[in-house]
Amino acid sequence: MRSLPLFLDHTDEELELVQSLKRGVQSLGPLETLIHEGQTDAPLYTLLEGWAFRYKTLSDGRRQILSFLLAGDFIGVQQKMGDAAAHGVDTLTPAVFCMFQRNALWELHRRSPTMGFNVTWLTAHEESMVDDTLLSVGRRSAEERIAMMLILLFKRAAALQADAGAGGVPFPLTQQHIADGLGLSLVHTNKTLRKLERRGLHQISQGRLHMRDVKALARLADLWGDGRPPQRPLV
Amino acid sequence: MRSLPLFLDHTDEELELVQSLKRGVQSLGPLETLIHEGQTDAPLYTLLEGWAFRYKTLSDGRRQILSFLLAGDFIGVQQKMGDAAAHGVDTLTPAVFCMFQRNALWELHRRSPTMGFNVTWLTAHEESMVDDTLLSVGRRSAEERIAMMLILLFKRAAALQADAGAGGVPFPLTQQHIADGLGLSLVHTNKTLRKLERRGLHQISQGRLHMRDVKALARLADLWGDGRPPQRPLV
DNA sequence: CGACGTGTTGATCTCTCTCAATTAGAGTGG
DNA sequence: CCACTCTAATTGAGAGAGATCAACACGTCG
Repeated sequence: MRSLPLFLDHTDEELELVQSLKRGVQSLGPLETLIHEGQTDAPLYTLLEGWAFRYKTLSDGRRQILSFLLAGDFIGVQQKMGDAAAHGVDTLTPAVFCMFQRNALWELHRRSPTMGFNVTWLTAHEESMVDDTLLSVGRRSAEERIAMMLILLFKRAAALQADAGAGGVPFPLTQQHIADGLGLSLVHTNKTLRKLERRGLHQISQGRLHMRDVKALARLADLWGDGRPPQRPLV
Repeated sequence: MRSLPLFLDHTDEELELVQSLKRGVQSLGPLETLIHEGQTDAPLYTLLEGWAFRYKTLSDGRRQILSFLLAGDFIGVQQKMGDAAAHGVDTLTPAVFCMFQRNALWELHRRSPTMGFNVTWLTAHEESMVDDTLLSVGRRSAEERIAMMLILLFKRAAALQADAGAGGVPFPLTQQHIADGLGLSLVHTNKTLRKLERRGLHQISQGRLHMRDVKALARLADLWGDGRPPQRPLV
């Protein structure tokens, strides 16, 4: 049941602790909402299965997707106890969430520093993903942003499936989701996506993403593998 | 010495624990860099005094400021132990940092779950600030972004000074910093800033920010105090 | 006094948005 | 099996917010 990062490498005792804090499981269909923006008292969750995303909206409806959630991700650490949720969470696919009681976070820290540590690390990691998106949205062109997102989502999705190879990975986002995740308009997202596809960089069909030329995409995105980051401008 | 959020409300024992993990103090002048982008093995810090900011850059020099750091903020939780820093940190003003050994985070969790919990909470809070910026950069117009940033930075700066009232708050950012924090060009930032200033919404002079019409700025930013978030679009 | 960094402003330029239509599939009901 | 509907994907055209290019003003500093 637990091959999820958060629960990896833990003693039976620790797993039991988690079990004891668990308050239930919640299953949702695709395109449903788990947490409403501004909802108060939202519990803590872990995504066990499926895809979802966190988002914020402005009063006139403009929406920004903050991050996509895949199995193993944590949800709701942000909101201070008893505070309003700072963001909404919707599903993309049918999804299963593990629900925890409100004070689970504290109990976890108190009773297992190891897992507590893991949670802060996981939270920090979540932030660094938002950092990446912010760099894209703030400074990359539409083409670059899309290349970046494709690479990142592909990596995450591929890491979750045993059969990592041909056939691509599941890709349940609509173009509207991509647009909202990258701060682009739907139309421009479509045009840019088509352009990259026609250039043979990738392909999306039947809910699956195929990478045709990762190198080219990475170059486009100004993404430097795991090596050293960029040199300073030569100017 | 410690009125900082992280160290607030803790027992002497806990403060002593922190002291024992402390590895020294580092003072920097304005516009210096504490952590280089991609630097490995960067320690953990806490900002004791002054202003700084986290940023990422692309290989051609485009820079995105991820967040501004004020006294009390944590630095470096993101990078996995032994990993390269995911972002750089530069100072804006002279600044004093408290440096911790690499494993301090773990020790803190192990020896004081309370403080461990606080750290995860602080980290989560940091993320929610990045979330806010992402919403701005992705979906707000230039005017709206600037209004938003002014309000947010004003609040944070005001919270740190006893004399919260007239005279405004310190504001050590150049327009280039504002631009890089909002994903705008320097020129457009300047023009927008002037427009708002001429409209009497705020004023920046001699390194200080004065809010002339917070209501109008908040309306512009589509910021809903602490009340309920936006209604869905009326369509 | 010249060099620099920061702030201003005007004049283009262009990427991306908005508006409009059309196509393609999936699901429904007759 | 076929109209009918709805959502997602596409494409073209025109509009515009914001980027880029160029100058210039000001204050600080060696």
